[in-house]
Amino acid sequence: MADGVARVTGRATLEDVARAAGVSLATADRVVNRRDGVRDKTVARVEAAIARLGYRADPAAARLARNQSFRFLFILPTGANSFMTLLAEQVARTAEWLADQRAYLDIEHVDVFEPEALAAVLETVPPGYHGVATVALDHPRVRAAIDDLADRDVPVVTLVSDVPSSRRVHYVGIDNPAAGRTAATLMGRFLRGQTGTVGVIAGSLALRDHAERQFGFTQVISREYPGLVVLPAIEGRDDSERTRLAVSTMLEREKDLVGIYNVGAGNRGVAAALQQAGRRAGEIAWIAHELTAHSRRYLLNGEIDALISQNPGHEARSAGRVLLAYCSGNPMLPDQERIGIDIFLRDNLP
Amino acid sequence: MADGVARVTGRATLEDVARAAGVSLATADRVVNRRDGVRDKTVARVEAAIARLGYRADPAAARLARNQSFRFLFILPTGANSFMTLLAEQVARTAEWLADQRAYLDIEHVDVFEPEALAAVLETVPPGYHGVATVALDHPRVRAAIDDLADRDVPVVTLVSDVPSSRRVHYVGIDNPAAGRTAATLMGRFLRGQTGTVGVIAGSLALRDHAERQFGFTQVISREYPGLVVLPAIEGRDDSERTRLAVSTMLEREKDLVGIYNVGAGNRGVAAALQQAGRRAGEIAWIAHELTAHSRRYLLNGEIDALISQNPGHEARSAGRVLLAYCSGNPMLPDQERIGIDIFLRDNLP
DNA sequence: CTGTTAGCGCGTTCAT
DNA sequence: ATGAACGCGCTAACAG
Repeated sequence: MADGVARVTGRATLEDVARAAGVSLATADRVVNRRDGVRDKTVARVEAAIARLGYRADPAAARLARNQSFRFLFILPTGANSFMTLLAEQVARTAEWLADQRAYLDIEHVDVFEPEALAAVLETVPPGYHGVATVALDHPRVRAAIDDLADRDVPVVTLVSDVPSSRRVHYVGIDNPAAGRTAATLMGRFLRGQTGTVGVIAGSLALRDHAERQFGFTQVISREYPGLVVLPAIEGRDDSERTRLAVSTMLEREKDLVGIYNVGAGNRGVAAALQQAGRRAGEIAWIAHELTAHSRRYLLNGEIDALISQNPGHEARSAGRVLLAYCSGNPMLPDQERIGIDIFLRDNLP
Repeated sequence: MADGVARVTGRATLEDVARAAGVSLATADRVVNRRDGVRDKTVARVEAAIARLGYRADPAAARLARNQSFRFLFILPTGANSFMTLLAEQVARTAEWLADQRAYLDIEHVDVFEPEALAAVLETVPPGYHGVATVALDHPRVRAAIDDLADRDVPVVTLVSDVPSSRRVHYVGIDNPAAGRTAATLMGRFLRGQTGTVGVIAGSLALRDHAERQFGFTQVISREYPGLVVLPAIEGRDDSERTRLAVSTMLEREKDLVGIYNVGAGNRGVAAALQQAGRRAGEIAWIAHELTAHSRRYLLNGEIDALISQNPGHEARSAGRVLLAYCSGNPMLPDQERIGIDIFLRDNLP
């Protein structure tokens, strides 16, 4: 009959504590919120009462009384690919639950491939914002802008793409070298017993996440799958048409191509090039990133063999939670905020 | 300059709405909460004001004023394996955040392999509980007990293991046939070009989730990988020693065993049997379920090739959120509550 | 049908 | 150093 292994009462109110300690509400409140101006002896008495009653402040009441609100700025890429569109959608949803916590967010779009543009936006974040979340770019001016915000006590979280050397408060995104290694292990095992070359396509190797994925991928393939040779990465600018051209060229040149790893977007281009070259689904192992409407289709019909992915919903919510926690002085739970590297086969699609 | 694509104001209070509509607070409140006893014309006026001001009720204030709290019962397996221990830990953590929402939970342990014991607990859930979450068992008496709770308006969510035919409000867990298919695809691809038999070990085929995984696995292997033959499942009761014995026997009998899929717990037994038989890591493809301290080690040293997993932290929180949403009359967000089938290789371990 | 009013638990003046 | 009292936004009695 519910032996209360983990019974959490939480019933006691601050008033109960005050009464139990023989002090007033205000005094009890002072010690709960670690404000000074209370004699040590009194502090001890109140703390004893708190412990005895198992008091926990009611966060709803606290927020209400504080009557405080926050304003965050989310900086996302313009136009962009399917994944970024999904991210934007999820950020918009996050806005609703944030609003329930009295935190309001605005969204600003900038071109990801333009470090100067991003830096300019970061440099001119209007006063009044209590926090910024941004899909970043590893560039000196961007880094400096982030550090300036940190100086102004505006916490910055990087989203999806990090600037590790900056003073951002937190990075919400996957471990990209690990993602590349994951892709490599899948590729290596899917190609068991085959020898040949493997092509890598990136949006741009100037993008830190793309470069890191390529690095992790190459590292594992060359170390563990001697029969496979990774070709130098080609750049598709995350654009389907450019990607199609690049892949077509590669297919012509490399007669023993057995696998393709697309680190960035533009999967429609890869599919088009393969079809154009008369390659049947499954003939060349193809691993790509991010679950979108397109990649899902390619996965289901067997063109894509596996997808490495990150969950935009988790990421948007995590960014919101982290900023909110930071601004309210609450600790974040690292466990809950860790973004996993998802692997999707056609069988475990959501 | 933050062009407010998704600006959510949320600023307006009920009082603002009342004033704008020319009614009292109480009336405004009545229409906000869809209570009747208000003239249609008035309703319309208030709703117009709500829309115009973009009013959203402050949930913190509402909960405070309602001064309502809930009590939930979580029923988890006794003793049990590593995964269930992790689940229990995560449920305990969830208790803290639930307490902040004025929802308190008790934990009760029962033996999973005893439907009668589980049913007995479900049948005697004391009054005063507003909801129940249980790692269930597909058994007629359990099903009946769940339906009785539903009759008493006590929502039940099944956790990890479902009873689909019951009137549970929601199932928090993975799609087990799909998990089995996922394992099969990995197995089939990892064994590319090989022929032989594949052993399947289950805790008990009377457990719905184990049976479903085995079903999905066998289905895909036999349909798509003609070179592989799935052996009839053997039962290890989720116990390392029994599992070791069963696997040892299998290794002796099946000289052309190329893969092992362990649907349940007891991975230490599998490892012991393999070592005992002198099988080097990697010689036999081994796919298992759930990320625990043990399975993580086997994955890292190459004994286990891939892990199919579910996130106990997500599951515990999801069960809490769903129960809370149900009791407070709020809708749940299916998207956020969907539990994914995680695939772990050594490269993407958290 | 509609309005008034007294809290919910906590933070925050302003007195003492 | 400590206490009294008001208000945050909303709900729920109770009046009218």
